[in-house]
Amino acid sequence: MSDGVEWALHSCLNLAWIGSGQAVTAARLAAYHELPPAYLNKQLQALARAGIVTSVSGPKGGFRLARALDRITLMDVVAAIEGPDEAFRCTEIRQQGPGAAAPESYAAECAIAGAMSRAELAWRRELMAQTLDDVRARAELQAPDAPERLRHWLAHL
Amino acid sequence: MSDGVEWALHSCLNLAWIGSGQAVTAARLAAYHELPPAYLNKQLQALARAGIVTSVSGPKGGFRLARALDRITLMDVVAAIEGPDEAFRCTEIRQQGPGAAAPESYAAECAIAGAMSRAELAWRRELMAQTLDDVRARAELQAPDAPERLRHWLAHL
DNA sequence: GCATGATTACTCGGATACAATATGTCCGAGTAGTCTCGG
DNA sequence: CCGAGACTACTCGGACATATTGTATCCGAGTAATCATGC
Repeated sequence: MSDGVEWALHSCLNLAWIGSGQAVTAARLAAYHELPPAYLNKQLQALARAGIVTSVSGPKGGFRLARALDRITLMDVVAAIEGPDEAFRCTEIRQQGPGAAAPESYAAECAIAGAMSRAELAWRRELMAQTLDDVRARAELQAPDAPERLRHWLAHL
Repeated sequence: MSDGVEWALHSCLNLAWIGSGQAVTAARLAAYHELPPAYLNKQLQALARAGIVTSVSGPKGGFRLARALDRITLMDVVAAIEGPDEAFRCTEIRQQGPGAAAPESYAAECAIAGAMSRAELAWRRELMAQTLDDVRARAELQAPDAPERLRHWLAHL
């Protein structure tokens, strides 16, 4: 899985802690964790296309959350960065070569693809069950001063 | 996810249908589904390293299953091909740059990494719950003549 | 005829190229603030 | 002093390089069957 997923998740939490009052530039978000600014910008664009954040150009521009954290699931972010298609893709090799049978035999889904899909469904279900607000709550339990530190750094830049 | 996983799963089922009496070469297994022979060989090597199949060199050599299908889980095969490490890897960017706090603050696992691990655990649990024998049973329900076709092709090569 | 040893054909195994995707960078389009200038 | 218009600085957005990983191939090490040979 791409590193961009991790960056996007942290950035969403940071945007929430900063507050939706002001837009934050990709450069600021990147600097806070020493990430490549232009590349993080690219990932944020993907979040914008998915409707998770909104972007505004020009001075005082940047990104802000499009909706509250409890309305954003982990699945939303992963799908925005990684793309919508499943990790395991069945290429129907059972229909290739001497192993192939009559076409009407393949109406049912390949048993192997079905088994893999079942596992991937469990993964997606778990990702959908957790919102970014759940993650935020746990993060603030571990580091209660994280939001304040972020706002302080941003103000005294 | 690598295509090798699909190839390996199909090849394991094929090996079971052929029977463990004889070893089958990578070239035969590949030809049955029109796969690149040398590359499938590479994947089978990975299965051999993981102890899922055993390999024998020389004439009349090839691969055979190391144990019964009901003792091989989907997780075993996926781990053998894809490697043991998780898809989402936390690079601890929370500890980098101005966002970093005192090192003792990071005793607990990153909340984001924890959430992603929970989902991946659900995926792995589902993969471990399904054995290749379960998949074989479903496959034979769909195509009862698959084993016979395979053996026939192999005999009349 | 049978045992023995060299030969040979065949297979896995890993080292080696090639391609696709992920990672990282750069410059242009567009926008909001700012400055200048005239009334 | 105040308003309008041009200008400038700043940001996103996507097009363009680079690195890493997955894909595919090839040749050598090792092995078991085969065949020749001598007893």
